[in-house]
Amino acid sequence: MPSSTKPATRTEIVELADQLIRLKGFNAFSYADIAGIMDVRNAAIHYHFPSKADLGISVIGEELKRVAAGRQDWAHLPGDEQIKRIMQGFFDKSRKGMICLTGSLTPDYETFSPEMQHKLVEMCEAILDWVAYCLEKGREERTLHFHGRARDRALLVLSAMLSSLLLSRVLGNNVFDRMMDQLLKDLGTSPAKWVEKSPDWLL
Amino acid sequence: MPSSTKPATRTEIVELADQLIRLKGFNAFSYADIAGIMDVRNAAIHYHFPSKADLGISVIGEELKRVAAGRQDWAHLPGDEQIKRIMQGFFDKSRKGMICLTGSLTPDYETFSPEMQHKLVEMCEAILDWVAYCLEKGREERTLHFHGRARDRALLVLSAMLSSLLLSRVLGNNVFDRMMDQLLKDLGTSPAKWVEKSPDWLL
DNA sequence: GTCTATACCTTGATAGAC
DNA sequence: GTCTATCAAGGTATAGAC
Repeated sequence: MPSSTKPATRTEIVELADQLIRLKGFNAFSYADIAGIMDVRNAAIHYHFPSKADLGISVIGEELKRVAAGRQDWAHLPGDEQIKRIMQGFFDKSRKGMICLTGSLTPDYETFSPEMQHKLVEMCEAILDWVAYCLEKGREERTLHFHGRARDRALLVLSAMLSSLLLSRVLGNNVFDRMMDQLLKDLGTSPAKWVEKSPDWLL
Repeated sequence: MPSSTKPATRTEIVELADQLIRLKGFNAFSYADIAGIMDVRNAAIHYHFPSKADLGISVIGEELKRVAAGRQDWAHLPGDEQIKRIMQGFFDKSRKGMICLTGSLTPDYETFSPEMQHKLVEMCEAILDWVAYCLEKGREERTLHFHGRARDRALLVLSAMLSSLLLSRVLGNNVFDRMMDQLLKDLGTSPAKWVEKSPDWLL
């Protein structure tokens, strides 16, 4: 199956929804936005995703898959390196004026259906689990240094990554670099160099 | 003018809009929500705020006033104490299931009118200015300890406060306490004790 | 699987009487 | 300053033909 194959409609819808959520937020995009880009009718989208919540849940589901894949593929890497690669993914998003799903969806939490709320909880916990795992791994490898439980530290790291995207869009791109520099220094590791064109990384 | 005086309609509208933004987000609340609570008609709200952007700008304007007032009223306090009082305001919000305006509005930035975008930038910068000022003051007073520029550190502090509200709602209230404990420890100061019923503090 | 067509609701907003 | 009445636009969603 060549990688140039046009993705199945269903897949394309989810990808577009993901982008729109990261640009405008879940409550601000519509089926018409997606239909317009794909040049199909409104109803075609509803065939694949009867309700908007179904679509939202699928978008989150894909993110969960990416997290699982990232954990597997990078399992051999040191903890600090994994953290930096996760950050690189955030860098990519920041240059596209996009924010992460956590930063986009958690503010709207109260407006979601119970099923979607539950899926969002799942996603946040999966990401935190991974970050905590990387931090603990790095601490054992003596390349990362911090006090307290890795799980609590993961909250601060995720928080900084998430906010760096929110604030970059409003205050300018250098916010991302300044925040990540500070964050890595806090963790006692060397600053990272962000690459402009990276193969569209995680999260 | 007794404090029991019913606030002017205009003021009440802005207060309700503020609450709704913190609960559901700017794009998810409607004039009808406010009209319903106040038991007036839709058009009455439009009389005071012709467009929704006008209302949003007023809500942000009030936040700017609160920041200015906070800086003035607490100017005599040590930097670390000011930081803790700002955090107490966030604690209050967290117990009401609310998030801060920065956390609610920045994700929807791209959907706002240019005027509202500009006002939001103004707000973020005012808050960052204040936090940076407190941090620098605390460093000079030798009660706060951190490396790097106060302005960059302020980004991390605001980021943690903002995210603690986003994540508390999704993952449970103890997230707030765990994050603030870590954050204060990072700044080399003693943990704070949050008071359940505080006189509805800032931000 | 996609289309046409449409139902139904909510939204932000306006005009004009009181 | 608030009301009634109304509007156009856009939202989610469904039915049924192809």
